[in-house]
This record gives sequence, C-alpha cells and structure tokens, in this order.
Amino acid sequence: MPEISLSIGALARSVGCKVQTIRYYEQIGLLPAPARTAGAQRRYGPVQREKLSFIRHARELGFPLPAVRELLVLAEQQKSGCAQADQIAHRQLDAVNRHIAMLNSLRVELERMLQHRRGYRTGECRVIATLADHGLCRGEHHGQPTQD
Amino acid sequence: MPEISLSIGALARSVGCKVQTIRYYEQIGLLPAPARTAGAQRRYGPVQREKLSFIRHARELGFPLPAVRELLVLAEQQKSGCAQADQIAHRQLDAVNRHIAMLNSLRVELERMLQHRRGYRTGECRVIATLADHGLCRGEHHGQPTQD
DNA sequence: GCTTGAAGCTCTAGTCGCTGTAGGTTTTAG
DNA sequence: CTAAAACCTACAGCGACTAGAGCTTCAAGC
Repeated sequence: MPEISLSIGALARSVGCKVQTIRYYEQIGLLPAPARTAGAQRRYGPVQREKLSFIRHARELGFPLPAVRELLVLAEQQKSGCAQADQIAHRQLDAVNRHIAMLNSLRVELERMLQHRRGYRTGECRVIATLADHGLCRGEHHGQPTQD
Repeated sequence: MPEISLSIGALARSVGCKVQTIRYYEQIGLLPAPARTAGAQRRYGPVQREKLSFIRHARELGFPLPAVRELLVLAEQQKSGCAQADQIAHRQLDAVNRHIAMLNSLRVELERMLQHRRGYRTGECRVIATLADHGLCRGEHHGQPTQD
C-alpha cells in the first residue's frame, strides 16, 4: 500500500505531465472523474494512474486523441482488439513516415539555401532570393507541413 | 500588361493558397491592404502577388509566421539583412532537424511495437501492452512532439 | 488549535495558422 | 437583364493543450 491516493499534482509529477492536462483529459471525457475529498480536491488511485500513463505514452508516440480514445477502448475489452490496435498503430506509423519524408525535403532545401549564400558579391541574399523566387529551388516538392 | 489587377480568387489560384488565407494575412498585417473596386472587392497588383508568393514559399518551408514577418522586413530593406536572414534560416533548419530526429525515434518504437506482435498465443496485444507499460519500449527517448 | 504557504479549485481566454459557415452584395457572362 | 459565380464581413471552430484570475483547501510546523 504505497500509493493509496494521489493528489492531482502528485499524479502529474508521477507521469510527467501538467496538472492542467489531467483536468483537460477529464473534461473531454478521456479520463473518468476521480473521487474527491470533502473539500472537492481530486484524488486518484493506481488504476487511474495507469490509464493516464497509457494516454501519455500514446500521445508521446504522436497518436492523436481520437486514436488514443479508440486504443483505450480496445485495451479495456482486452480481447479481439489486437487487429484493430495494429491497424491504428500502422496508421500512425504511416503518418510519421509521411511527416519525416516531408521534413527531409524541407531540410534539403533549407540546406541548399544556406550553402549557396557565398555569392554575396552581388549584395543580394541567397536566403531571401530563394524565398522570393520559387524557381531557385528545385521546386518539385514541399507541400505544406501538416500537423501529425 | 498581362495582369493589371487580380481578384482575390485569381490571386489565390495563382499562388496556390486559399482565399481565406489571403484575407487572414491581411488581417494580421502580413500583407498590406490592397486597392478596392467601387463595390469594395480587393484588387491586387504584381507587387503584392510577389509578396504573397514569398510568404507562401517561406510557410511551405515551415517558417513560423513571426519568422516570415522578419524575413519580409529583411527582404524589403534589401541590404545588410543577409546575416540575419541566414540566422533565421539556420534556426528553422535546426528546428526541422530536431523534429526529424524525434520522429525517427517514434518510428523506431512504432515499428518495434508492430514487429513483435506475433506473440499473440497469449491473447494479449503487443501494441496495447507496449502503451500500457513504458518499460516495454527501450524508453530512453521520445519527448513529446512539438509543432514546428 | 492556529497560521501560513503551497497546492488545489473553476472558469475563461489564448496559442498557431488557418478553415469553414452564414448571410448578404458585387461582378460578369450570356 | 438575369442568374450564377465570386466576392464581402464577421465569427466560430480545429487540436491539444497552456496560462491566468480570483478564490478555497490542505498539510505541516509551532
């Protein structure tokens, strides 16, 4: 019986997130409302700590909250959800790979911009010239960055 | 004299962004307010088209709007801004590289999660087990994804 | 038992960079 | 002249939190 109940602050420290984040998860129905003290302060048990830890881990892996919600359901009915969980994880892996590919093309162009700058005999800046003239980059790629 | 003045829709098509985006840039003071027709519709000239194109190109490279704003100022005073522009571009390159590094570590963990799933004799799902138990991943890494 | 300061509470607004909608007006092609 | 497309303003919403104001409760020391 090491942790009978945790305050929200202790819970936040123990999983490494902010107090407000926990309250936010409760508000959007991701975490169930916990028990309260007589003075209406939240107290959490080990089960809820595990659940929050699960959520945070999934979030750190970049799963969006709707996906986290699905994974929580699958985790709860701990049977027959494996194929679906795999599918969700695959989707996330695909998204991460697409994101990486895009960022790599951005990196290439930023590096090109910076490497060629030594032409400033002319008084003009390569970085600015590149941004001003889309023809100066190889220009096939870089659609805009999506978020996750 | 091919383009004397463009409507907002024509401008949007010509640089590849949405009409609302242009109005938004005007609203936040990134693009100057253009001339208007008698009926109060916006009309743009080639100078503003170039400016918008510059902005969009920078955005596609992931520069945040405050950085774009700085770059625009440097581009306007087209002298002596090169060192600063380089610095901004370097900052952006660093941010992109950090982002890539983090996503790579996420990819590694997602792949590990998915590859090991063949242990489902036990009826338990590797994906869910991994999310539930932080000890199952190598666990040193993955701080949370930052946006740009 | 009392004090005090940290930590808790609710509620609201702000972040970033747009995007979408509602409800109306103007332009333009036929 | 009509009808449809494009435009206008104003505001709400996205995702996932984060920050602040203004108040209350808890826990530890005396």
